[in-house]
Amino acid sequence: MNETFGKLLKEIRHEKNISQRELALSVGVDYSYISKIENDRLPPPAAETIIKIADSLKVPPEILLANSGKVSNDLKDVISNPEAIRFLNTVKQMNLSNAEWQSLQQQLKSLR
Amino acid sequence: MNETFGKLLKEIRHEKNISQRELALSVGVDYSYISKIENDRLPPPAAETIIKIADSLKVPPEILLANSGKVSNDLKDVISNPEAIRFLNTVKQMNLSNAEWQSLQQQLKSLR
DNA sequence: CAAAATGTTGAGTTTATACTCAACATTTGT
DNA sequence: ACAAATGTTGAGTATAAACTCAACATTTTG
Repeated sequence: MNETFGKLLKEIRHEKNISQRELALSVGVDYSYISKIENDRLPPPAAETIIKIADSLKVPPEILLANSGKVSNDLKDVISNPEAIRFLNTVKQMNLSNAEWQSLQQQLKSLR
Repeated sequence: MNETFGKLLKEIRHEKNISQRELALSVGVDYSYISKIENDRLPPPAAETIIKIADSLKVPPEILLANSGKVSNDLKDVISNPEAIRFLNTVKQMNLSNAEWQSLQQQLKSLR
């Protein structure tokens, strides 16, 4: 059930019928790097590179980011607040389900 | 209003009346490293080192972590979920106040 | 005031991150 | 079949992260 970053990327790229070379070109990295990532010979790229990849493949970045262990600068900004960290620690302890996350999203929106 | 990591650490350490050498010893780093961090000559340490520092100083880690730009492995785990990332992105757009964060904490607890 | 404690500085080290380059292997289209 | 496209591999590079070590300066205290 725990898919690697590489396998996931390869799958998405295949769905989109794009070659490693095309993707690499549009992202701005060497194509051999894409190959290594897809075969899990190298760890996932930097968060900002993952976002470029997602943009190129026209998929939501969080799908790839979530599988990467990397945190984007945007998210680091959000976490630059003690309350945010406390919140996330509580969340961790509770081990939220997907449904619960979405419920929270609702609460969030109805906050304003 | 934007205090540096170094100044904050120095303040807390002084409040606790602990020397750089004591702190360094108990954390397991060189004392000169503490000095450089406190004077912002070097960037904040790794997240896990920051946590050790907070433990040694007996303060909640999130106070220091929030000012560091670093993300602990614990938090990285929480963010290994697309829903979590989506949630945090929404939060970012909304620029939540402290009060709102706490309100969310409440909602979170009342979720179970 | 002297010595012990504490703090600062410059220079270096080790390890990890984030890739590139060149060569070769495999697959695909005609 | 054969060439163009695509994918894989090994080796290397450049930069940053996360520190250490040794020397010296400053402050504190008996």
